[in-house]
Amino acid sequence: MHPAASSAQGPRLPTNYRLVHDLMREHGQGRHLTTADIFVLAKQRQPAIGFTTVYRALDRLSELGLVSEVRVPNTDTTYYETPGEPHAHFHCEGCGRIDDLDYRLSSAVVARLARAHGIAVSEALVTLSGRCAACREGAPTP
Amino acid sequence: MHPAASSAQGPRLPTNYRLVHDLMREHGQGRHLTTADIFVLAKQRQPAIGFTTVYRALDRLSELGLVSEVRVPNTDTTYYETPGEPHAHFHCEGCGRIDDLDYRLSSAVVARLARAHGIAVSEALVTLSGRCAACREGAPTP
DNA sequence: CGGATAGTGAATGTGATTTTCAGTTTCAGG
DNA sequence: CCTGAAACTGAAAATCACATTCACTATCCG
Repeated sequence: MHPAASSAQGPRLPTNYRLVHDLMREHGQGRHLTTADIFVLAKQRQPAIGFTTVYRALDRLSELGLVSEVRVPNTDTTYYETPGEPHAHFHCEGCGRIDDLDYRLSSAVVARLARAHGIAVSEALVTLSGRCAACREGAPTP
Repeated sequence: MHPAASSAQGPRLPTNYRLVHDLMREHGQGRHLTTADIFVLAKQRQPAIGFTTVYRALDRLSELGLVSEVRVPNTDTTYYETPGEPHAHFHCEGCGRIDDLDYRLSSAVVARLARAHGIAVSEALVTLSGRCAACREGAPTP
């Protein structure tokens, strides 16, 4: 077995990057984590690790497709999730949580738009905003 | 004629806010302007105006629905456009330009998702990324 | 072994907002 | 005309999350 095959089959990754990857696999399943969240988790296992390293690890893992970045309009935060089927996101304006929605733009629609506007599309992003079930009656936006 | 009816029918707006509104109506038709862009334009007509005032004007105008904010994933910039039919946006990764696309999520789809997840949806956002016609062959991303 | 390359953490820089502060203006009443 | 309250202003400072720099250290390959 190859030396760096602990968490996946990828090329050998620095130990710290591997740690971040493992954390994402453990905590990032249905959840969406911020860089700060992940840094806190990493610090618990590897107190010497610096924010910069976590930041760079996420950068690398994104390039390798081992984690996905999630940008939500109206927030200046980048979230990370484990990659999976393409899907839309929901952002609750009440509590700020991000949820996955089972929807994706049909490739036919994307193809039509690409053709009509002469563009090459590399990514299609769908985000709904509103209030989650809990926030609909519970706490109104302050 | 009423005192503050220069650009629209809205409630009387401070003169500076009205200026920003006028500028948006003049330059924000097909275009997407940043706060900085608008500040420059405003400064040309009203050299004494401060960035803060333009910022607050856009804030107010957004609340009133007289301009629309456009948040594009992977940029930390907020763009503004004149409100109109709901549409999707395209962000060119080469030159950074933002274009309008004639597409919107069908209300049936939104309703289905809202029902399925128990959420109240206030906004649905579609953004495609890729390269515009010019950037497809011209200048590759540096 | 020995230089080249990659990986680190702390500290610093960045860029776009967002807030604070100390006046100014505007305005509905007197 | 006066006035005090509420709304506006602009400059400057505070945020905030993301990026980059710097000075090392750990690894790797030949």
